[in-house]
Amino acid sequence: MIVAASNRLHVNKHNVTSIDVARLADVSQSAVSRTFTPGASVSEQTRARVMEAATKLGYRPNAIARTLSTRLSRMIAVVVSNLQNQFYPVVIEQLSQRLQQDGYHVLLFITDVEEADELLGELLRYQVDGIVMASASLSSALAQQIAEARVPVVMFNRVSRAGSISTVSSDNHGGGRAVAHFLAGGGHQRIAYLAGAEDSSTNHDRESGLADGLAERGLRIAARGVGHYEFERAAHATLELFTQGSSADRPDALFVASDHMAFAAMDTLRGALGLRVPEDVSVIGFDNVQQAEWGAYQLTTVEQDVGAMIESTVGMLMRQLQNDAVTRDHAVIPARLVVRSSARVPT
Amino acid sequence: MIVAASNRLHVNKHNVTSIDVARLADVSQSAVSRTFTPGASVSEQTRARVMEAATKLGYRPNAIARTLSTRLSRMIAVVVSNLQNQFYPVVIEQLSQRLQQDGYHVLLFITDVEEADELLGELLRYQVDGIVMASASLSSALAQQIAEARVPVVMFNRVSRAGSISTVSSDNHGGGRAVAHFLAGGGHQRIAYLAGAEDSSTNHDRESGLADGLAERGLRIAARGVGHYEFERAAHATLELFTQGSSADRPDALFVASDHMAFAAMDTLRGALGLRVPEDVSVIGFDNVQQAEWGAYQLTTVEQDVGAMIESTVGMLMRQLQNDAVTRDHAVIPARLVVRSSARVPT
DNA sequence: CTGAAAGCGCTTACAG
DNA sequence: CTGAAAGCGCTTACAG
Repeated sequence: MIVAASNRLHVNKHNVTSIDVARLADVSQSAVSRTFTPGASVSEQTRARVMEAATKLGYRPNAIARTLSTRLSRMIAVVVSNLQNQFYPVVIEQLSQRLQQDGYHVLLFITDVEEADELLGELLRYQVDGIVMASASLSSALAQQIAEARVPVVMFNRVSRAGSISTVSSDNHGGGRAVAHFLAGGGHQRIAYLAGAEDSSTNHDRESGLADGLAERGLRIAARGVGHYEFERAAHATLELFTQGSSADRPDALFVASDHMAFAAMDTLRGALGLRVPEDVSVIGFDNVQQAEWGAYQLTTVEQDVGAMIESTVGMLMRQLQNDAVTRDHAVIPARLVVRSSARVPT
Repeated sequence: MIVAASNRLHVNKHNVTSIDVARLADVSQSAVSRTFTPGASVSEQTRARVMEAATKLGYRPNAIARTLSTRLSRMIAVVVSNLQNQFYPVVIEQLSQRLQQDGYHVLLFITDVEEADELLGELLRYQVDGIVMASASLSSALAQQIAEARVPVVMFNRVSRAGSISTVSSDNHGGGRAVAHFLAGGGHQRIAYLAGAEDSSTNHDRESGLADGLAERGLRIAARGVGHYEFERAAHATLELFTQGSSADRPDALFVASDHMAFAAMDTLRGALGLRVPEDVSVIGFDNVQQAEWGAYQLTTVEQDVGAMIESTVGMLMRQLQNDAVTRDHAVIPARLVVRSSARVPT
């Protein structure tokens, strides 16, 4: 008894428990628990007494203890890899706020592709109620593990090869196709593509959309570079694309797989290469991040509807949570071209 | 008993516990716990048997249960308000990775100033081991609550008025002063200041640094606008600053309290106002976010050393965690001027 | 080194 | 509506 007391004093982390409240309010501990459980049956009288005691003591229900007994943590793991790309901060911001609205909390994991596997184990130890993967594609081994653990997952802005997991993405193919028609309509002849990560579904779909759209106009992708969705590598790839071959071969338009890379491309075009945008070369990006509207870029780009994507993601998660079942939905959100002045406009 | 079993089947969330492992390995549950507790005493033999059983069953220790008995969650709450400002994504990214290295996890809260109070209660329920506040300044009421809860806090990039809480910030005053000397040295006569949020310590210190530096050169702040650290409001304030009064009164230099706002200012200067930077007006920002290096801006700015700030923050947190005590340190990280081409360079 | 047992702070049938 | 009690899955003195 004495040991316990001194121990308690030592640890001393605001140790007001439901038992303390119960004692002060002169009710059972169950009664305290019930007044803090929405929908539980307590009389107005005891609720009032409990609340009074609780505020007097500064009682704060321990969410960890609740999690242990209910098996519901009300935490969602959000896994992201690339905050350098301006698209993701807004995703995180909006997703967090949306989840907070519903009384969920975000356990954030920053990772690159390699670490994803070990991370997942770590994340499952925390009994998260669900997972949003906005980083790498899951390996099938990982997808398997998650399925066994029976925790709802949705992949954000990527489609899994495994196919066994819910996904939310924009209509990347449609977006690429719209770009093709816009550029073809603008009279461009030599249209180049600056790719993101080769193994990503977004890159694949945007490129095939472009290719398909151009084919419909009797054109094809004239040249191709790879920027891996990174700024520096995009700048480098742009330089290569526009210096190889004779100047007659030079592309007159460049579709870049992300805005983030498009800014690098424009800088390189205008700086190192001394070209004008869009007079000498048209540039089109993908995402429509806030910087696309900045005066110095005025980037024509395909907009991803982040709000709709998040709504869809959270909806899927909540449905799985409620049904206590893991399902496989695939949402494809329409993407539209936002026309600014970095690409020649069809007349 | 039957009820319990069917219940277990129903919930069914990868329910392998240390007891299951113990049974299979034919040891006590304590032995299982010990083999997963670094530093606990287990013989090599039993450890091996436990590990074999554990991998066979896919056992994953429940971190929530551990938290309940140790009172240590290994979760750190990170509170941020403004991810639109490009400075914060990199802070979150680096902070998360640094914390993950040390085996901590990030519980992310996005909030604006108003919600901060209710949020805090929520956050303390989750038994976080520490808090990094990178959003609003804490109200003194809040600071009080946290102190009572005995959870280590550090304010990141802001100094609390209360003074009772650890803080990490750049040398904002020194940065402002360096800007003053640089602009004075460049022969500017009418130096204006575009403020961030009026009640923030960063804004206050940057402005007083500018004022003090100018005073040392026999100058003073010639004009002043307020952008509240927001893009649109900064654009608007810039427009006002440069259209009021006669054109002879027009500022020839503008120090902006953050890069984020500086981009808006440059866009407005060059777009709506048709002025050249730096020929007609020099612009200097604060933060040195990645966009400051973009070709179209080439922003001269005061760099915040994010790496050092984070190292300091995590160090403070860990020290408090180890000493089981809440202390009050104040770290001020040196800030240096990064010279690019948005401001006339002293000769 | 090892096991039995108490305890962390809740929730929730169960019986009244 | 209410209370006593079992249980969630761990950690950790304690005694051997």
